[in-house]
This record gives sequence, structure tokens and C-alpha cells, in this order.
Amino acid sequence: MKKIDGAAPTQEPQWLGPEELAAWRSLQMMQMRLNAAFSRHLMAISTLSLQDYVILVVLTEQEDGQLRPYLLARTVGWERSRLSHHLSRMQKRGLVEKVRCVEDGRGALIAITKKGRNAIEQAAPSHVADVRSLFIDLLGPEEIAAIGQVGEKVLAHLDQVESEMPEECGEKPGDFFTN
Amino acid sequence: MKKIDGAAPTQEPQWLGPEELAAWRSLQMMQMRLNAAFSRHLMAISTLSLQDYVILVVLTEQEDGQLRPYLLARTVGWERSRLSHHLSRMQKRGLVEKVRCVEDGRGALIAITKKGRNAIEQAAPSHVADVRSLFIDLLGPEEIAAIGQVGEKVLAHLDQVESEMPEECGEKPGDFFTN
DNA sequence: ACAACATATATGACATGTCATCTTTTCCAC
DNA sequence: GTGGAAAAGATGACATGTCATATATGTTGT
Repeated sequence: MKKIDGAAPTQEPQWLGPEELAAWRSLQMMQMRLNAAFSRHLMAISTLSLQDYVILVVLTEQEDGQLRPYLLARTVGWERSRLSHHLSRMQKRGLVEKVRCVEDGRGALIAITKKGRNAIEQAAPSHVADVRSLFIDLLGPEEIAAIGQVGEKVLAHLDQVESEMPEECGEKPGDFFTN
Repeated sequence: MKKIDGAAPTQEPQWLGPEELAAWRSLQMMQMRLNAAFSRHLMAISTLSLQDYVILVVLTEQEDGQLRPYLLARTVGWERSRLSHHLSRMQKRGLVEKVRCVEDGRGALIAITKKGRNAIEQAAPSHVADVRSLFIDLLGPEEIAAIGQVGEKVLAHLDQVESEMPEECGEKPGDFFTN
């Protein structure tokens, strides 16, 4: 089925304007380089990768230091299988442990270990200082607020769009986070 | 050498405030989910991954469709070896080709092929429409400008910090991009 | 001309992420 | 209760990214 260029004006692809393009690209580049910097820094000062750190942060934010993998996945925005693989590796390193879940026979509970807690508690101050010095402290409160608003707005829209997505339209979620 | 807590107030780690944390996290989550969405979409409508797309975009922006790998790496913000591996794969698929560089016997030139050009020209309109509908069109011009400014500011600071970094301080660049 | 060093790129081993698929258990309509 | 269908999680094959290192060529100072 071809599109016919009739009375309706042909939908010329709506390229990005220069400011739009520049903003989008510098945002992408910023994220990339910030994550690279955090990642390097974290590896330099601890035994944790940025990914490990993200997982551990979420776990420490639960009062019991435990969380179901599917919730953890949702929170950090990772794919199920990515998380599963990563948790296995973290378990091997003794950073987390898998506990059988009582209420749901299928599931597990991921619990942060003493060792995991030590690791993140030792790494956190320096990492946070990094986030401050490379990002937060460079911005004014209005800029921070603006960033937050943009993030929320875009995320809300994504939630909406993705929930409306007809099954098997070839586009399912599957994301990632990283602190 | 230990730090001594004397008259100088102990540097309590300067945690992020709630708005700061929320802004930072939603930005990260946004990037992650946007990239995931773009990636899925691109794969669905073309034979290109988001990474392929990024490389090809940069090449098409050169008038001769060619660029030295080290410059390409700088432009997209990837590590040298990541780029090298990825270009090899793209070459195998016929999207780019490596040309011997005349001025510099060490180097190469990466040139986009007909096939590569076709692929990206076919994919671009739909991808750009995606970037619009999931990001740009949700924001007002002030928000776009703010984003751009934040990006530039942070990147400028990163450039500075990373250039000042003493050799072998264990933290070298090594980043990534992704359109 | 040449040593000593820097730069451009490639490569192999390994870490990490993705996709499709399997198992187990739960949920629900009948 | 029972037969699916859906959810939670694990897993193996494969794609991609990282790190350390190798190779070749350029550059510089003498």
C-alpha cells in the first residue's frame, strides 16, 4: 500500500531543528560521559561496578534489605534476564544472596549481604561526591527542577505509549538504568 | 595518612537532596528508556541497531562520507576498541568499508557504502519521528534550551576535569554515545 | 639518520547484555 | 477442582563492550 501525495501535503520528514538536535545530542553525550566517569571512579575506589552499585542502592533502600527480582527489575529499569544474570554474578561475589520466597513459590528474594552492605557503604560517599561535583553542583536549583520535570514528563509519556502498545507489535520495553 | 578531624568540621558526606536525587534519577531513567525505545524501533523498521545508526549518521554528515576512526570515536564518544570492533562488524555486513589512508600510513578511513547509505536513509525519517514524538515534541523551546545548556555546561566541565587528570590516576575517559 | 617516544588501529580474552525459550507456580474462569 | 493462560525466574546461545596488549607508522630531538 503506497502513500499517495494528493491534496494532503506530503509528510516531509520533520527533521530536528539545530537547537533541538544540539540539545538532544549534548544530553546524550553528557549521560554517556557521566556514566563513564562514574563507572571508572567507582571501579577505582571500590570493588563495585556502577551496575552493582545501582542494585545495591535499591536494596539498601528497602528496610529489610530485600526485594523480589521482578520489582528490582522494574525499579532499576532492567530487563528480567539481564538482572537475573547480573544477580547471579553478584551472588557469586557474595554481594547479595537469593532467599526462597515464602508467599510466592515461583519467586525469590534478593537480599543484600553484610559484604554487599560494607562495599556500598564504603563506596557511597565518594560516589555521591562525584555525582555532585560532576553534575549537581554545576547546576542551579531551577536547572535541576527543569531536568526533573523533563524527566518526569518524558517518562510519563513513555509509560502511556508503552502500555497502549498492541501485543507483538515488535516493540516491547526492555531498558536499563545505572544509578 | 589519616584525615584528622580537628577544628575543621568533619566533611559529612554531602548526600543529594530529594529534588536533586529525583531529578538525577529520572534523567537517567529517561535516557535508558528512550534509548531502549529507539533501539527497538530501529531494529523493527530497519536492519540497523541504534549503534549502527549513530555511526552512519556521523559518516553521512561528512561531505565525502568518510572519516578517520579516531575522529569518529571522538565524535560519538566511544572507546577506540569498541569502535574498532563495531566497525569490523559493520564492514562484514557491508554498511561501511575501510579505505587505506594516504596521508597517514597508520590510519584508515571509514567510508559509508551505498548499502549503508540506503539503510540509513530509509530508517532516518521514522527514527527522527520517534525522537520527536517521544522527546522533542513533549518539551517547550525553553525546556529544550535548558537541556542544551545543562548538557554543554556539564560537558565543558568534564572536558576540563579530564584534561587535568594526572597520568595513570586510574581514571581515563572511555565513554559512549548512542545518537 | 636514529633512538625514544607518541599515535592510530587491531586483536584476543573476558565481562556484560539480549533474545528466545524452558520450568515452575500462581491465577482465573468454568 | 481443573485446564489453560499468565507470571517469576533461570538458562544457553549469541551480540556487544572492555581491558590489556600488539603492530605499524609517525614525530622529535640530537
